[in-house]
Amino acid sequence: MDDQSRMLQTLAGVNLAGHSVQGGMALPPPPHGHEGADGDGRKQDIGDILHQIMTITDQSLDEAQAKKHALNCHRMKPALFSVLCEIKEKTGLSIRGAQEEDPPDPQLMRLDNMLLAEGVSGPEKGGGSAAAAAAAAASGGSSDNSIEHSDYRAKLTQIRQIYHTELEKYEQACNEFTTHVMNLLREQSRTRPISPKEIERMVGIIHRKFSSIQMQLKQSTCEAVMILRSRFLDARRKRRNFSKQATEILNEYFYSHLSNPYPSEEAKEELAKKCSITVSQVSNWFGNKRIRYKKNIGKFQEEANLYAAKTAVTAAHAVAAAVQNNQTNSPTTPNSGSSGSFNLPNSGDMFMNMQSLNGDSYQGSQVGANVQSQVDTLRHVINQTGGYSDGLGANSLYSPHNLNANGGWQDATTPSSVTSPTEGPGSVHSDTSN
DNA sequence: TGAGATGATTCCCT
DNA sequence: AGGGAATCATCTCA
Repeated sequence: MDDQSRMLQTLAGVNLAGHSVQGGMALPPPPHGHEGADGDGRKQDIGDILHQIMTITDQSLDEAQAKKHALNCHRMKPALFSVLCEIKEKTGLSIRGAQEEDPPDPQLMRLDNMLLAEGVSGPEKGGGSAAAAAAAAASGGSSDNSIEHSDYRAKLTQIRQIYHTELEKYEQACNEFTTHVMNLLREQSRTRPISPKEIERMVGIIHRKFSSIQMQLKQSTCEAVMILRSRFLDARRKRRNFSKQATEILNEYFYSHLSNPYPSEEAKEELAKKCSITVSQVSNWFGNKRIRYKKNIGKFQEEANLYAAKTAVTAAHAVAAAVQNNQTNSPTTPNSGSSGSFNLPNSGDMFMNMQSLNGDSYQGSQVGANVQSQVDTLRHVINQTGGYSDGLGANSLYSPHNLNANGGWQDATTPSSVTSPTEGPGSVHSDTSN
């Protein structure tokens, strides 16, 4: 206290007596050469005031209050406060001043951007996010996946809610505390040299402190979203084998379109619907199947035969039904008698070729065309092998004749496919390429 | 438990 | 953009 009072007295003496104080000084500078007694008197006056200020805490409350009031009303008070504020500004606060103009924190910006992108901050995006959408697309529309998806959305919404609640709390607390401190400082500015600038600076400090807390909140929110997201995206890799039925449907299509196992978008959609999987899963499946078939045709031969037989059986039923139908409805059938000697290597290819000729889509014409082609196939199979256990016959059905010399499949629109229905008996494609 | 099967992903090419 | 090829990760089964 003594030191402080001495310092203040010295400072006050220098500034006030030395006329170096700028702005708001009520005291006119004394004329040159007349500093002597008058100047000393003023110094003494100010010294007294400062002394009174410094010793005010040693006095009783009433006494202090009275003294405070007296000081507040003192004619020198505004000038003195102004000087003290300026001194304060020039000394202690200059250090803080350097930190004032903080550039926007890049980490905070990153966090903000991420939270915005994830749909945690910013406008509500229906609880979803880019991750959810991407994962939803990747994982397909099966019930399990939609459960996972909704689970993800629910968790993200939860995170979002917590984040906003906490953020609101922080903002409220920040505002309350700022107001409190401002009031306090304003109040104290009556008795302490506190300039509005200093109050402003204090508010800035408070805001920075709170924003650092906010940053922690943002960081932990980001972490939570990342964990959620990684868990969800990891789930994409978790694969489940397709159902036996789905695999059969896909295989049937594959082997019945062996010359061109490239289902159109429509066909993919249809297959996806039938198999309860996504179109992209159908694409994946065909991609994998083509490559694996090509890599090891021998291995798939048995499977091909199996599906040939299966297709034939299916066709047999269809034929039976069709024949029954034709007998009752129409005495003549366009194709019933024309293909007795038809040697079809691949019933589905037949269908495909018809499809190509007709330009029909898979959905629209497949059933009808397939039944028709199966009639011929079945006849051929039965005529040639007398049963399905005959390996030779089966092989003739699904010989890997459709791979060209480059190891690629022939184009569906190439003449070889188109002309195959008109090929004569024994037109089983050669397998020279393999 | 290991090998093979299989769905998914990634990179590259056309 | 779609497909081929390589590869990864997981599932299935003996």
